[in-house]
Amino acid sequence: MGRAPCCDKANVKKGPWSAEEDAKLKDYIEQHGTGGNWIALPQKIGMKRCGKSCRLRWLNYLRPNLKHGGFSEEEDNIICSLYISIGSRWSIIAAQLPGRTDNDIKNYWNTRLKKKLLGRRKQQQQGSPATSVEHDHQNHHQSPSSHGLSNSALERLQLHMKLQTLNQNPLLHTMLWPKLHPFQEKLLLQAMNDENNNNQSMQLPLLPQPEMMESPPSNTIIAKPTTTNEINVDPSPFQLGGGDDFIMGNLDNSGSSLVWWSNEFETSNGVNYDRSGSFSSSSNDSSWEYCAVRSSDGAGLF
DNA sequence: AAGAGATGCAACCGCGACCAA
DNA sequence: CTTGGTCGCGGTTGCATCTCT
Repeated sequence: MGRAPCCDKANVKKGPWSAEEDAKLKDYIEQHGTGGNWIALPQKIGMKRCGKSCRLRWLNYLRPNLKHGGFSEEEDNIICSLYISIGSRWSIIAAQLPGRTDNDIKNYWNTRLKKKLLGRRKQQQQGSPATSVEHDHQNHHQSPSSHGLSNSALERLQLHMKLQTLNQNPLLHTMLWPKLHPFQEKLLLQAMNDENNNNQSMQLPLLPQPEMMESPPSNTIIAKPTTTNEINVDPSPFQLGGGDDFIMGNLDNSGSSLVWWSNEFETSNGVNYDRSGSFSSSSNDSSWEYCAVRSSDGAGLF
């Protein structure tokens, strides 16, 4: 079974776009817009392309004011911070970087930025199976981590630890890197230890028990998710559970940054419990605060 | 110089969300 | 409420180019 294809695959051209196709699509959209229907668009202009392919080409390449390559350090910082906090929500990360596309950022992260920030441990890992961060880009093909933490979660935790140690690094000094929750730190150390211990399966708690988590301090900020990219700090308590996404963070002593709360677990039955947190960042020319929410089904943000 | 492996990036695929009928 | 069509996203793949031996 499965869903009906969005187009007649047999009569649709695939692969790289020619200059003629680019010009045709660009001209049409600039003159008429997309018409609100990408699927019908290629037929209107007589192109043998799938509507989705047209949309992708327009969004990632032909759209005006797009930047390609040449990511600045500030952009690196933003990408890294957002990735740590919300994971691979590339469209949201892209929304913070004018002129950048989600695809561009995703590629940049996977191919360069991750390595730049984490470095590589190729030599150290010779002879033992690699996990998570280093592994999945030494090959193109990814495999699930052997222990309970998903690659994404472990990667983000590793980044956290790494970046905290880099706080004095001039390259990164403009960022206020969020702090790890003690529970996260414990998990990460366990995971890393596990990695060193010849990849034995790590036993993680099935669920974060309430007593394992420190109670949120009185200065906890709870924000309700609103629409995408909209930040709304709501002073009233937010219902936890009931399927709603939630967010928690608390100001540090100086009040200049938010302590990041994030717990992502994968239980033995494969259910993910993921709570990403919030942080703030300030740099010379901008100051912004950011809150993120993530639920096990990946729904809902900000 | 040449072959193999690594890398970077554009594009594709499939799925869930959303919305109108 | 259900159904069907489209959109948008994130993961993955294919291939050209680069780097290493």
